[in-house]
Amino acid sequence: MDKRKKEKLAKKGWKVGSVAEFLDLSAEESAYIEMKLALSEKLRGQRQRKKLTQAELAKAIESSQSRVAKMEAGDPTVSIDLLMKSLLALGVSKKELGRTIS
Amino acid sequence: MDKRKKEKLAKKGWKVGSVAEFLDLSAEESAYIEMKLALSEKLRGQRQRKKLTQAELAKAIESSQSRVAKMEAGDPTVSIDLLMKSLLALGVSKKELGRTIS
DNA sequence: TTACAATATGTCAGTTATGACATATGATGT
DNA sequence: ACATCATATGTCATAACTGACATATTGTAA
Repeated sequence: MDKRKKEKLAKKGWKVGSVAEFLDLSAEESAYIEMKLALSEKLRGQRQRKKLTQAELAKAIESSQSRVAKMEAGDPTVSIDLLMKSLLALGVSKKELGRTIS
Repeated sequence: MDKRKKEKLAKKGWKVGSVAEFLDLSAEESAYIEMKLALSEKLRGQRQRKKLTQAELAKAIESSQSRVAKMEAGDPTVSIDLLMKSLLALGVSKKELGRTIS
């Protein structure tokens, strides 16, 4: 099972326990994915808090609606860099980002 | 002045005050670069703590000595993703990563 | 000095992430 | 039902990142 597929599956709930349970993810892989998911959720939360649509946020950060959707979905093609930059653009502080990934 | 150049300059000390002072970086750009630098320094610290050479670390994370050097130098071609993955591989926890970027 | 190990810097071909677009699905009202 | 807005998903050309390599610089010991 390749990495892409794994991550794609991983982020879809299957809420029975944690992600790493039956997909054979290493501790580091799990931690990485968990951080990405935490940032995804934070992004959605902050966007909704500000009552922005995905399209509006996309414009603000010079991206596209589809990429915002992918960010919020935890899509494996989205980098932590992009998530962080987007959150910073939404006014989230470094400190809060630190708390988010922890 | 393009972004690449800026970041490249930025990370070289010029220790007079903070980075953003005379380079016209926005608050978000500054925060982003500060996070990257913090991760760079953490990486070097952790590597040295374990008494590994850059070449040894490179092997462990399936990268190359030159890329490790660039990571530690805060080179703009290095992603936060790679820094985070490397630090996780060195045994740094999510919590510690959170503290590092804050 | 010389020699050697470690680190830094430059380049480049291959890979991955990105924005943009089209289209599909969902949600909410009329 | 239909129309409209928001979100999701798939694809693709371009841009950005990556490992590898060569080479340069720095450090340190003989």
